[in-house]
Amino acid sequence: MKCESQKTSSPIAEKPRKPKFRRRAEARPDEVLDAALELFTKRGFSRTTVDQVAKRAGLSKGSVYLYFPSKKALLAGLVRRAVVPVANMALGVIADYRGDPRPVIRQLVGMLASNMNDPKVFAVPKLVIREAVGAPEIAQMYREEVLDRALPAMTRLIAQGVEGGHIRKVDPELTIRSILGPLMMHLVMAEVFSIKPEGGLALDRLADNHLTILFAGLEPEEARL
Amino acid sequence: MKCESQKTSSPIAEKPRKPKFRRRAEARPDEVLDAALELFTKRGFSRTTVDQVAKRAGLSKGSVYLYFPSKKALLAGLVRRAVVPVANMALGVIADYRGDPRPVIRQLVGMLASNMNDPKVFAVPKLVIREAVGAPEIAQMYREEVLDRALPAMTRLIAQGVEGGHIRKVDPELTIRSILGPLMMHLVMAEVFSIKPEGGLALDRLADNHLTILFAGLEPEEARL
DNA sequence: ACTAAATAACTGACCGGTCAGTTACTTACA
DNA sequence: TGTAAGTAACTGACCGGTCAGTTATTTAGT
Repeated sequence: MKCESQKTSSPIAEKPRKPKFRRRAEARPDEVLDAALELFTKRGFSRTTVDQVAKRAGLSKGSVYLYFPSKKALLAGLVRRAVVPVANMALGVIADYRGDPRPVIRQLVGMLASNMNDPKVFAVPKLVIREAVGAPEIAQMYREEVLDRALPAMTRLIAQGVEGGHIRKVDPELTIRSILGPLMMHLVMAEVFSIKPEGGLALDRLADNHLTILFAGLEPEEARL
Repeated sequence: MKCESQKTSSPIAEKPRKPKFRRRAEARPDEVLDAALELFTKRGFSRTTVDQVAKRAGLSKGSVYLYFPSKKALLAGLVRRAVVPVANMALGVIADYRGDPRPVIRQLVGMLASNMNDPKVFAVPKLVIREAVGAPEIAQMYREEVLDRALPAMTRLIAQGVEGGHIRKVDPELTIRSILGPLMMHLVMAEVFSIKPEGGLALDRLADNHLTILFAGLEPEEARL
């Protein structure tokens, strides 16, 4: 690995008083990643050539290898760049909340749903799922940096809700699938099969419908006891 | 397209009185597809060579082209072979059922969950999702032959349940995501990221947990009125 | 002997990665 | 201010390898 993207340039001089002579790079890795994201998303990883990425980023193939040691490193860089904010978002919302988890879940689902409208944001997870077989190390990175942080937090949130008697006695780990699965399926249907509800993506309606069922389903069953 | 696979060979003689043993064709297309399924599943479409498929099926690359006009035709043949039974299964269960949809949903989810244990069955949908970008015509075939038949039937099932007052007033089309999404997410997490609940895939526990929440969530809200 | 089945060798295009060379900028010095 | 020296940034032709698809030939069943 050589660089991967690091925005550490300030116009003001630093301490070593030998700024040498920076040329006009620095923004380049990010530009390359932008181009790669666009092409990988549109045509898939293996059907995109490094040359195409270079052209789109406005430089030559050789220069791409100045910044990234391999084609796969492009994918890795892409994931890494998108990964931190997403994971942090989820964790920030959940934090160490205590009480009825439903407001937090509503917020989380709402955030995800609204993000799904922005292709830039969700292109990376889609890419990861699609290319995980050919590049297992990418899947693992994604897992380590996103899932292994976000899922335990969600599990805790739900478990805590169950213990506090705020929601039905469900399996916290499995219930995560019930919370996020419908969103994922919606995404897959729309992206892979172009199956959308009548009026566009309708993500707000989806979130509404889903949360209505989910929250009613999570209602504790005290009436039965 | 030349053949695509057709299992019309029975050990008992047919009408043309030719029980002799054909050199060794007839079963070949299916053997090739079996090999292709295995390799495509394990290594992805583009990273699998036709030669590898041929070797695994016990013949030469040239022979593969005797049965299939192109590499993509292998994928198409795979989809077509798996598609009819799946779609029929779903439609058979739903039929033109009237009444509370929940028993039917339970049966459907149960069938899907139990099928997910068999890699042979779910390898094809997984493949389709993964390769849909590089081979849109495959995705479309899958859509036309499976989804466009199964989804409307499910929509009808739910709509009918709403009208009959058996379940809450939900959006039938969107509720499909709430029914099947958790299963899909479970599959993706397990297959792509190797994230499984403690004790294996736990598909029955997943189905249980999911249906508990779902059915409670679908309960009509007469108490509120 | 005839023919369908099967093959192995071949071809041509493609692509990831390399590297010798060029360009454009910075600095040093007059 | 001008210019020579120095170098990071960049280029694009090229190499080695791979692979989908073709074809000339061999093999085996009748």
